[in-house]
Amino acid sequence: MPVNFDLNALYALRALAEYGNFRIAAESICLSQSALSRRIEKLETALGIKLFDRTTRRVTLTLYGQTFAARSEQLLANFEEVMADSSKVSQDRTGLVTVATVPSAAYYFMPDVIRRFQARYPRVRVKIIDSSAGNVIEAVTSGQADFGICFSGNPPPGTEFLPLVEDVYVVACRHDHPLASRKGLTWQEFYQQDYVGLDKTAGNRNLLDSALGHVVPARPS
DNA sequence: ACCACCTTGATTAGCGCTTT
DNA sequence: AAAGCGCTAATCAAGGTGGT
Repeated sequence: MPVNFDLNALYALRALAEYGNFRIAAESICLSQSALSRRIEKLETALGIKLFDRTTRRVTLTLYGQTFAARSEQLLANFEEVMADSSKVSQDRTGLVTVATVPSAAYYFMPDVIRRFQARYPRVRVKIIDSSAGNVIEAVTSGQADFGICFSGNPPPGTEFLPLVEDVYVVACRHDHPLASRKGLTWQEFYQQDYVGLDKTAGNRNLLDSALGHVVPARPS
């Protein structure tokens, strides 16, 4: 059976029953006296019963009003208990966060990130999936991971890339190598050298091929 | 007569829904 | 997205009633 009143009406009822005076009761729930009068009137109309006997001197609960006030008091108490529990749950977050990440990020960034996260949310567990860039994206799209950390690239449909950090590439060589004394290097110069690359499934390899693709054809695997 | 209190009419503001 | 519309609830101001 639908009822055309809300919790505000019950709070109004509670206040008026407690104070027995429209002006004081209205003040206690931050309403004008006339607004409270209308609110009580609306509640009585919705219920189809008279809750209060009014004179210009006194406001008292009717017999029906006493019964209804007692029941609505139970309802409000239950509601307030539920709200208090909800508030407690929201402050006491628990659960599991799964992060798929490439090995370099897992090694360099994640330990500190996890340490700070655990300090803030001690009841939340963090699961790390340490894998190649391709597998990171696969873990995210399949729902295995909540989010992933990998190299930027062409995001597959249904995923979104947000930049976290910018990193630089460096060339690692022996002291006696001709490039050892150089401060910088172009992709063209780099391509003239023999170098050890990574497997094709590695995200770094894709980035490298993409960069070199702008100056020269990609090397065969 | 005066005061305190509740009710009522007029007006305004906020919100949600529908239409353009 | 913006405009129009209806509903709801608020305030203000005035009126009615009863006690002192």
